[in-house]
Amino acid sequence: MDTAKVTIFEVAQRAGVSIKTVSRVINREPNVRDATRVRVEQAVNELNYRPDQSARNLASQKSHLIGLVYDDPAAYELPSSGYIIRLQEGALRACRASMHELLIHPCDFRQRTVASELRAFIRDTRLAGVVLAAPLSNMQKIVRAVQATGTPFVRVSPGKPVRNQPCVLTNDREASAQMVDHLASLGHRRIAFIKGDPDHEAVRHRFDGFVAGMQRNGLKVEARLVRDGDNAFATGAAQAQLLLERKLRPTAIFAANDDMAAGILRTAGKLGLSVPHGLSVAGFDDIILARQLDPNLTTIRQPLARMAESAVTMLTGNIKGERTVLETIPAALQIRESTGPVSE
Amino acid sequence: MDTAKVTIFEVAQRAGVSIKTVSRVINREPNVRDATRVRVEQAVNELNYRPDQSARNLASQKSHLIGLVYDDPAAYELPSSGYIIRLQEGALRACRASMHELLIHPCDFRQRTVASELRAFIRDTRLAGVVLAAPLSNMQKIVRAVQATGTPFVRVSPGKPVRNQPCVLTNDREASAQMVDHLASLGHRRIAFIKGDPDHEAVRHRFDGFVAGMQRNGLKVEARLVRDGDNAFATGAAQAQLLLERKLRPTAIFAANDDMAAGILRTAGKLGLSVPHGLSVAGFDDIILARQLDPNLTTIRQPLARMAESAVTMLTGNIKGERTVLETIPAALQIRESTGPVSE
DNA sequence: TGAGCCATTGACAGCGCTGCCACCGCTCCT
DNA sequence: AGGAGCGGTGGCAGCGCTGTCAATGGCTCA
Repeated sequence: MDTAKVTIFEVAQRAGVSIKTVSRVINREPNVRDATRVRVEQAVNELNYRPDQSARNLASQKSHLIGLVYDDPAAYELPSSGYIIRLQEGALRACRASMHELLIHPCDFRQRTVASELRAFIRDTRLAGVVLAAPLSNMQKIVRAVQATGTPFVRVSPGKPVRNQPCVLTNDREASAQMVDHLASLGHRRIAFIKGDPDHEAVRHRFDGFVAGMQRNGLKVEARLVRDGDNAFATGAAQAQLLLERKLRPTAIFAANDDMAAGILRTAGKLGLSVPHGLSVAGFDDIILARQLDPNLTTIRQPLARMAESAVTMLTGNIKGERTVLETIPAALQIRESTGPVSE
Repeated sequence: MDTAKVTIFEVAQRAGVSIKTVSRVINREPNVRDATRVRVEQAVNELNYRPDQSARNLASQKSHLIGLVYDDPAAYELPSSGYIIRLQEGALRACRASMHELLIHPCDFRQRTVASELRAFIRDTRLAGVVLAAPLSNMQKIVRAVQATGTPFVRVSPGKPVRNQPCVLTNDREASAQMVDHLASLGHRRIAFIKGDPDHEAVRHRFDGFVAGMQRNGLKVEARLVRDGDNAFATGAAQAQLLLERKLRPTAIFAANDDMAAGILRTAGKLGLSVPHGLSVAGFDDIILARQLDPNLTTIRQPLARMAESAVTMLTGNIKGERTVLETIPAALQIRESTGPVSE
């Protein structure tokens, strides 16, 4: 259809105004008479004009790019693809709304050079903002690296929010406690817990929530029924094995994430234990897999997409002057098939 | 550390050359004396100079951005996150190698406006190249839209390669036939097949491969044992139900993708059929889930990451003048637990 | 020795936009 | 009446780079 690139100059000519005025209309700046605005908009449409991003980036010294920085699963074979996809989904949604583009940037925090590599990435691309996803969002060296660039950033699920540092959270702790309520209401008393990746602060809150839930239900946390984990499927399977070999088995196991819960299911299957009749299993995250497992996994839906969306919105909003510094988006219990009444 | 932005001008001064020469060194252009090059490089390092992408984009009329365009799973709840993550992984790897950035762009082809929306995206961002993933890569309206922008693009897994249109493929057909070989070698004769999404050309080849495999193993394809599908978990479950309700059950079911195979496993579980003793199940794709299912799924590993990597490399390579037009990356059989000898 | 070539380098004009400031014509004061 | 203030607009100098072309100097070849 249109071959030659139409520039702001042609639009200005056609609308009979200066290029500066066209620029004002494009950027929704105030102080343009309605009639003028309309005329310019019409010219824009007729010529099918699209501003050249490179040019505005150069002139305004900022890009329309948002960076989504997350821990790189490919680097160490942790298959948390669902987590990432949902983050991306939300971030993309917000980007579309604010006319930004999303640059994804997985990075391996185990590497020596992450910090400088990250800084280089942000500098080179002149990002308009950075969304820092957990667990990177609570690692000092990463946060500092981002901070050093001076680029606005929002942390998603940081362990502890820092004053005046924008972030979006979910109520991991309370949601975990609610899961215990649910289990307790089904009659469970010997409830085991498999902890998550210790690097991931928010995941630690899940354990705190578990403890709180046990307490408020008058149950005691048995040290032997609390196991370390690292968020991996295999670990869930292995710890479940140990837990279920005990003479006095737990009647329910609550894992700090779904991948490990899936591992528990796997072990239960191998041991011939039916779920939920012989054992109740609960997870956290509500990854896609949760509904594909047999039985469907009772879990807690972390609103990842909405969190990422909020993060990007805060970024693009903050840039325009508004200032939301902290936002909490609640997680919701998803009761499905893997939990049921005790039957001993 | 460094506050003020250092520009090509400072580098030139320090190296005692003109900015043009610095530009030459940065862009690895020929005709720069070694001694000069070294001097410039030294200045670059000392000043920690990084060229401003916006400026070079504007001046050179192209960006350093690669777009990865794929079907949007969020738009219609198809949880093929593993597929996308692996594409991204490969694309990112190649981008890093060639100093490009990756812009992800899921799009919903069901929408009326996809084509124009896609064109707008490519124009606005002035992409250096586009990677078009299946199933979008074999939809006329999408391909044409991309083509219309004049931006270089590579199709991943297009149904049929088109002359002079760069693409990267895998041998779906032969790999499927090999799966039949495997099944036949285990003694299976009544093998059912659940077809994939008909929009996805490459997935159709899997069926062709199934037929070819049956023939070369002297088995006949029973029409009633060939079912339509759409790549979704639920469909796999439903079709398996129908298949397994028959008086003369198939002893093996081969699904055109892993999600459906997972559905089959689910149904088998519900029916109390043990896999692989009562039924062998095979999938295609080797998504992450494949190793988390119980039993582990026998499947075919599509080299998605390598395909995407190749695609980006072709793009960045082509731009520099080389010209690979078609590349085939082989898929590999992954024999695991869900297939076993017949036992009737 | 002179013409012709090539490798190497620099000068300079943009690329298409935004930021800053000047300017114009009003209205609203005092 | 004269000035201040303000909504609305345009002029123009860059933003930091690359493309084009010209200039330089050394070399080859007849």
